[in-house]
Amino acid sequence: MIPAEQTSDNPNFERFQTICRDAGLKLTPQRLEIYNELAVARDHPSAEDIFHRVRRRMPTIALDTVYRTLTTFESIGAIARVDVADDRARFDAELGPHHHCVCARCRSIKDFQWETFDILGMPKETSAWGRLMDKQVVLRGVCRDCLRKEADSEG
Amino acid sequence: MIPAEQTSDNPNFERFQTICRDAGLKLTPQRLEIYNELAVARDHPSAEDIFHRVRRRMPTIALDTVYRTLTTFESIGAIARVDVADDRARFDAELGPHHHCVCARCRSIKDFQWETFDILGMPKETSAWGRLMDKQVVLRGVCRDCLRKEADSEG
DNA sequence: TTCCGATTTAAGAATCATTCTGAATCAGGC
DNA sequence: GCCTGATTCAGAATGATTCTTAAATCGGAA
Repeated sequence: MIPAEQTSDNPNFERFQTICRDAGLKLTPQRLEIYNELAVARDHPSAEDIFHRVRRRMPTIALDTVYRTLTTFESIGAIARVDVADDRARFDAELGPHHHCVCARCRSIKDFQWETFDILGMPKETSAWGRLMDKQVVLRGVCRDCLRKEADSEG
Repeated sequence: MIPAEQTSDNPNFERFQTICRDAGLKLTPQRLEIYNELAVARDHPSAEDIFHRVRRRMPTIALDTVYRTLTTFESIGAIARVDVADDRARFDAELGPHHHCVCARCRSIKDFQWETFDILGMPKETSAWGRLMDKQVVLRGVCRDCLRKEADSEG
């Protein structure tokens, strides 16, 4: 049973409730906090990032619970694991069409929209591959922060 | 010192030699075998995949050597680590523009070209992000093999 | 309100992809 | 051929992630 102060003023509660209900999962305060932290994150956090953030409002939560809950959410399609080469798993609550800028230095990931691309449809070059469900652009380079750091260490 | 039978008939030797020379790396038989197996691979293999393939011609090679060498090659820009959510690191010797179809089931990755996309340039939506160097499309879905397996297990 | 399967926690252990360490060997410049 | 720093190998270590156990608590249907 989730206490009222966790749900009032929480724009993500409705979606969380629908997701769990549809999947036959119980609504627990831990699940809500984890879902919420991921939903408000702009930075595609790792499990440990989420753990540290959730712990501020829920100091007794276990790291194992975070990992286990993220895996459960992923398996029901509520969140996505981000396709990026990083030592740690990264997660994303945004499931709609969007794209990523990935920094080669710090592995930070920034979302962006690109309508010019979205209207292209699927390439005919891949028509024999299997069942395509979604397409995303990944831009790679070095983010402004890392560029600034590199300039600073050379200046 | 690389024996002649490793270099004759090897179309990838020239590129391998250039890469190592330019980076000030010694040419070793192990490095050549690892480079070559990755260069001929169509499937974006993991370190362990490469290890098993190299071991057929070089039974004494160590798994650590494969990992270390792949990391070295990556750090000099000779190969790329593939951005995909997989428990193991995946690698790619193809550095030119190309795109990936990723299977949600088996994590297999298939290359394809898409000229319609390549000519788009970079999106103006990301112009403030930092220094962009390259762009790739990732298509996600279920590959033909997995679709066939799923149909078989239901039929 | 009761009941029962689901979930969490704590604590510790296990797994496994990957990296480290130290001794031996090697590539290549001179 | 000599020499020296680079590289490899064998074995050990690391750390993100998952498992185990057992007890306690909880969500939610009836």
